[in-house]
Amino acid sequence: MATKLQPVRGTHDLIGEGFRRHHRVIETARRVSALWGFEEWATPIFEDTRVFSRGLGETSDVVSKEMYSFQDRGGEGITLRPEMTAGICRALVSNGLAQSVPLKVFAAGPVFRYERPQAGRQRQFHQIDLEILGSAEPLADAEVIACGWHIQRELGISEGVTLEVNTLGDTPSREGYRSALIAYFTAHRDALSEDSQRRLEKNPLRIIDSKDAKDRALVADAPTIEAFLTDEARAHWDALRRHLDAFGVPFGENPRIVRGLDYYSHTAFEFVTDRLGAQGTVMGGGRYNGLVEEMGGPATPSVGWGAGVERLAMLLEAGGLTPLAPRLVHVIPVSAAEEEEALRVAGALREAGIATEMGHKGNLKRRMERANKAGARAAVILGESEVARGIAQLRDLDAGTQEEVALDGLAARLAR
RNA sequence: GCGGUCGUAGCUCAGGUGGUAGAGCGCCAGGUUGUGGUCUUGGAUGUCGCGGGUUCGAGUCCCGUCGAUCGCCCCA
Repeated sequence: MATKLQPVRGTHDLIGEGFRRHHRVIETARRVSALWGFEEWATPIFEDTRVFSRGLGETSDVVSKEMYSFQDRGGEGITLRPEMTAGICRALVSNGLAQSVPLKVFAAGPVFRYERPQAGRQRQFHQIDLEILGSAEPLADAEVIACGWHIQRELGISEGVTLEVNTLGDTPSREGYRSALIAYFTAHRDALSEDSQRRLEKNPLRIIDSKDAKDRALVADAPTIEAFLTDEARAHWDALRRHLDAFGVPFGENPRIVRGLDYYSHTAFEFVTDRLGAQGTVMGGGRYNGLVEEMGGPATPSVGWGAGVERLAMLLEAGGLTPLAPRLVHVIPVSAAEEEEALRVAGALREAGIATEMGHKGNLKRRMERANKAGARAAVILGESEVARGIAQLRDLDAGTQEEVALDGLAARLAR
């Protein structure tokens, strides 16, 4: 035997219960988002590298050190998508849809980041994603958040999850705030953690979000964005909170939410939980008003979120909400002589919409064992005398009871 | 990219101070000639993650490596 090949670091197979949880998350999101008028798109899982380098910001961690980038055989610079939003904006422009806005888009699929794996963090993982493209109204922000909240409710996991919202302001607000933060932290540079001294150069906003105890003491007295908001930014922020109330979505304000991707402005939010270890964000996003322009389209103010399917699935598991496997009916010929008739019976049941299995070999005992192990709900047993009389033994595998049923009445009997 | 812990049958795990591997579950076969789940009898299974080193001898000690896991960073 050849040596066993291992799965690539940070990748996982989805099988059995794991697949069912994963599928439940995506199906629920698909159904609820459709209810809210979102239309599903599927864009490529790899794009021209520039889609992400331009879109997410060259200095962001995702772009600078986490992308799976390579040259294809034609020499093109290609990147496996590390998130969904940039590709969706590119698709909007490529398909000439920028003039058909607003558009409400749902998407789901794999994304890739070269990171150190950890609980709730993989190199290939899956996201569900919701975007409203081409609406500057705070109502759009609230709608996207509210729909996300309803997806979580529908999944049954909203108990342990809380919504935190913040405003990053518009560009003038943020510029002013940024300068004030740099001034403040530079004055206390030596008291900052090593990480935060580095952040001071790269992304001072992130210091606000530091977990370091020393940093937090400083952050407590740091300026807040409140004082730097323009009238417009303040109006957006006020309206968002009013609309969330109107949608009936509970939320808290958290000025420490800054988000890692450069394209956000105004609204930033996260649904967080303490049930997943260090990776507490289960759904996160915000408003991005410049991204479509980066893709070569017209100014298209937009808002959206991405959510980790694996993380949501972990919450399903923790909540004992793993979907049950479907229970089939097993058709069992007693001997080879009844095999063809059994095949016909199985076919008729499937035709009637009843999930049916029929094994490829084995005697009655063996097939009964198989049916039991597979969690079948019933066994339809066909022997010589049954076939001769046009009936089957229908055995209820839970109750252990057995009755004779005419073959032409089987489907109706099993449907109820 | 940094630090901690871990890696033995399909699964969960046991294997004092080094002497070439065990349990439970599962799997296979029988007790039942046309009936599963309970019971019972018997059976198979491992390059002890991988590579190297120390040793007469390593699952057990040392080094490296791969992977998992927890935290940092970052994020979904």
